[in-house]
Amino acid sequence: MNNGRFPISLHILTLLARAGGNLLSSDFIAGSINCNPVIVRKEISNLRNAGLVESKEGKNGGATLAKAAENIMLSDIYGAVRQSSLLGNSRNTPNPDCAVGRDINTHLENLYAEVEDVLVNKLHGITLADFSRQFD
Amino acid sequence: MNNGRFPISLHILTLLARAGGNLLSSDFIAGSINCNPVIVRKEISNLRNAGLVESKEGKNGGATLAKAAENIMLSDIYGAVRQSSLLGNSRNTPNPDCAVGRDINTHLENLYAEVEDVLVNKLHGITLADFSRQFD
DNA sequence: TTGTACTGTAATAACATTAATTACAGAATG
DNA sequence: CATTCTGTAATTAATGTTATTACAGTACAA
Repeated sequence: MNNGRFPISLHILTLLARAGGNLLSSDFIAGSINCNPVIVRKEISNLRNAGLVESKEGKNGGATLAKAAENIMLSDIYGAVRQSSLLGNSRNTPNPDCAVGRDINTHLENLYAEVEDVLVNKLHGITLADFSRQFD
Repeated sequence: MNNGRFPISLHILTLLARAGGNLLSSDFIAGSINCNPVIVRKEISNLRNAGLVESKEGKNGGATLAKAAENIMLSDIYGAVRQSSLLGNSRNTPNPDCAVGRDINTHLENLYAEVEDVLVNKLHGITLADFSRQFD
């Protein structure tokens, strides 16, 4: 995960957590992140699919949290944005005629699963409320 | 870390761990990984700087482990290849006129440090010997 | 009931990162 | 001294990410 999706999503959610239920527009949010509003809307769309935010179309529309910040774990955010494995994968498929090449992907997957488990557990212990309280 | 450096380095080191002290050429290693030999040499150069491998130039040259596989922790490998933060960073600097934008990078850094800590601890508990034994 | 201010989404372009390739100097061996 | 390797720089190709443009659709409010 080398891209900015986790920090951007966390930034969006922190703003929403601090908005006290008021709807925030993608333009406003993009102004705080300093990125394009379309990126914000895409990310909000993803967070909505994950059940973390709700949004309203039309004039005076915008986004708000779908549930209390106390009930959103950082692991939920991670789960919503995760796409590639934590420690990366080689682009090419290793040589199946080599004992190591043949099985390395299996063993890597197992390792990654273990490692990701401790990471997710850690993130599960921190709520969005915890994180956003830091900005007071 | 979305790139292939960790898996490639682990692949290289696994091959070396199983070579029983014999020198392996970058061509041989690249054939197992299925990548370009120059990539292997670059990665070996990095692992050498990290004190994990030794290499010999010239005819019949190649690479070998710099210490016993029991004494190489997966956290050492992670440390040797890590470059960007685990959960990514936004490309642009956030708006300093916003309470969240102003401080988010500090709080992200703190969070990432905590999270990376549990990851590194986990990797510290697994040796290269443990990992490469799986291929027997 | 129409103008305005939003969201949602697709398509494309610009940019950044990563891996592959080419090239070649230098080292060790037989 | 030809051969087989490493080391490294420079370039190109491939891929991934973010920004931009465009526009249909929705809700509000005058």
